[in-house]
Amino acid sequence: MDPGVADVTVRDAVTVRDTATRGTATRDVTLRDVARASGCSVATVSRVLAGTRPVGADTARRVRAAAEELGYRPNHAARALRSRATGTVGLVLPQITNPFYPALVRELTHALHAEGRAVLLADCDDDPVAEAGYIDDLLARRVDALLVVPADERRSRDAVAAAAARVPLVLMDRGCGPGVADSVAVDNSAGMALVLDHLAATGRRRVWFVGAEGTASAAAERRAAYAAGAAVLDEGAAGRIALGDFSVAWGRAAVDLVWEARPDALVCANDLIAVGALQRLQQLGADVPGDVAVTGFDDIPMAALAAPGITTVRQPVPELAAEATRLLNQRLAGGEEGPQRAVRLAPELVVRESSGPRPTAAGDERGAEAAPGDRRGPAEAPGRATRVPAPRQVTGPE
Amino acid sequence: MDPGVADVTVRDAVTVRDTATRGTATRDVTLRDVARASGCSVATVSRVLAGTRPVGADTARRVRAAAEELGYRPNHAARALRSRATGTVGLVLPQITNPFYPALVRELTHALHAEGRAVLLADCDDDPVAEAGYIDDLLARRVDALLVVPADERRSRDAVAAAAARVPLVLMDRGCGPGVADSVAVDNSAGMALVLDHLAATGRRRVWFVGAEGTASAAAERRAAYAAGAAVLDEGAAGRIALGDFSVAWGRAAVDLVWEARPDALVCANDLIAVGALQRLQQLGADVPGDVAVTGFDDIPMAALAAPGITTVRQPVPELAAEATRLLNQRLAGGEEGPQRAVRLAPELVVRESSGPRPTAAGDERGAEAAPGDRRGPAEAPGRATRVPAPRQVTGPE
DNA sequence: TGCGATGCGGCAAACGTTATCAGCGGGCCA
DNA sequence: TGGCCCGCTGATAACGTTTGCCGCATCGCA
Repeated sequence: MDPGVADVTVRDAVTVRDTATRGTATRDVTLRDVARASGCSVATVSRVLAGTRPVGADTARRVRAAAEELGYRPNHAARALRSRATGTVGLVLPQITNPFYPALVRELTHALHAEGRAVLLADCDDDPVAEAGYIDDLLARRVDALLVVPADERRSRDAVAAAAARVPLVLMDRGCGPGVADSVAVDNSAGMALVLDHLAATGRRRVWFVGAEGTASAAAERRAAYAAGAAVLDEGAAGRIALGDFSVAWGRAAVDLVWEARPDALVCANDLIAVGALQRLQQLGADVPGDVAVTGFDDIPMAALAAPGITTVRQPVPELAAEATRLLNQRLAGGEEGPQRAVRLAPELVVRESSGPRPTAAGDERGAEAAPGDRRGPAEAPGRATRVPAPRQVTGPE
Repeated sequence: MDPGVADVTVRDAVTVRDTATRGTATRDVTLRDVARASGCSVATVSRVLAGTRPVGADTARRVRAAAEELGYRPNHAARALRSRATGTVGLVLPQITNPFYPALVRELTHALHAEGRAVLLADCDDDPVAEAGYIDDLLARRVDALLVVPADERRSRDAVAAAAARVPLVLMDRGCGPGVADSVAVDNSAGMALVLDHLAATGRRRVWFVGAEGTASAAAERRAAYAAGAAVLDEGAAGRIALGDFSVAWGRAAVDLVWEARPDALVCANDLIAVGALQRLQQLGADVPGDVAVTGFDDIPMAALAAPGITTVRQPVPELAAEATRLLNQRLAGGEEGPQRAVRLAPELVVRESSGPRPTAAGDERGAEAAPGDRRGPAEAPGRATRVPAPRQVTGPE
């Protein structure tokens, strides 16, 4: 029909920088090329490929065939310029090397890619100033939306609020002051309650909390939840609190502070603290869980890999990611006027050896099943873990 | 001078979706606005802001002032469309949850952001098919270049090669068959040699290698380097090899396979294997390092945090990132015709407790200095680590 | 058979930059 | 003093899409 089809890919061949490696680069095919090949107009091609408006059945077929044959790939830059949407989401993290975030990044990127978006990543190294810079850059790059785990409860606030005024923005994991933007996080109180219930049920009575100072949501909420729930165990528990930061080093140090009080359980505000505490306890010759139970929070990979495996509160990472993207999509779909929403998801208690039963003087009954042969299994701790979900999702308006 | 300045930001105010949260959004300022405000043409403004061509001193000043005052931010989409360069780099990873990669991502993003680029991240979940899809998408988004850690030595090859034909591409960490693209990785042989030298110097003689099967570069090169270097220790060492995969589970299982042979050192092909081996050894009541030394490879955070800390080969992550960006920039600057380059960087041995001296029946002499007080320190293992660099960087043409 | 509605397709104008080309002064040299 | 060159600036045409608007058949209905 149209004799000009065959030469489309060759015509106008532009030698970009001639020479070797990249070969003789031809212009990449545009809508115009597809239009010419399929014998209709650019507008029609655009419509059938983007599906924006119904178009005749066999015209559509011709277009699709031509596009396929020429290997047409839409130019996102042009599309972004014209339609004012890049199909891109910015993800701003405080520290990708914090062992909790890789799993979150994984789930977020998968969820977003599944709906055709791409993810621009920024790691701001726990520096709110750098964070503000990255946010600015991402906005200049015209991201459609932002996902932010703020570096600092207070000092991130201005930049985040300013960004939230320009694009849909969802805070994750950490708060950033009230009324700034939609947010998604784990229900820290429910998680702490799961831990305390478990310890109560297994007969622990002299419990200490090893937490972190500061006003960041994880630190403050877990601390408060412990204080509120521990009184049930015994009178003094609510007051037995040692505060440092969220590090392994502090976990080690804390043991030296509280060990002479002979606790029978250490409730740590996150897994890193628990790892440190466990190490120091073992150095001191304590039997975990015989003498003392240790629990963490977050369920980072290391918690499962420690020996004994650490009982911890697992954050529902896939659900957090799904909820965050859901919120984003809702805002992007025009729900910009709705009230801000703070979603809290229920965590799950993962019971491992570090809080096992006290009397059954744990000998070597476990680990035997980790025989050579099951090399392919996931890197789980040898002992079997029991999972206890919290009551279902709590979503509250601000 | 120009009385029309003040109304620039207000004129043409377009209510994007009117209503609440986002406020009444005004058009964002363009070159035209700056031009009008500074009383010159768009072309001139573009020139002074992009610095593409010299422009009169005070014109430049006027333009910059106007841009500043109006809060002009260049539109990357338009720029990308016109200049055929997006200022973005695609980063394709096999598994962000692999504990070695977060540090790499961190360094890469910092290095790239420092030169004004943004990073599009894709995690392909160890699936070469998904990987090909992500690469395709990134190319359609017109990334200027790609950084790829291929998921599979063989099955990633076609997609990577095809991509390398379209944009500058640097392979990292893992190979992808010969002649595909520039690559940057650690010198696995040198690393293994460091380990073997160290073990020889500390009197270990009955050494076993716990490695991984397969043809991937890390597995094959470390295996080969062990076989080549172990003969120096004693006659049989080169043959004492157990192969599984790169997991904690295999590390545990391997101990059960080799323990009855009473080795005095286990050389593990990476840190995850070493963690598993260490756990199982401790379960069996073995003294590490008294009875047996354990070494790893990579220096993931967990290696420092294990108790005892694991002696390992540290990959020079910042240097790997710097080298990769250097290679990219070189290609982007037009060096597309040069021969492919395979850069190998020298690693460093980090000696921790797991390979400590044998005789000094390690009691509790360490750990005491981890007194409460130094809560702020980095999450390092309590014992002091010694670092031994390998001879300097080896870069070889393909 | 005439007329409005409807469905499909084309034309052309944006989107905000960069790059090419030409104009227009002023200085320098003859 | 006239011609040339050069340094600076302004118009303007792209870059590849999307989209509003209009025309043209076709179809149903009276």
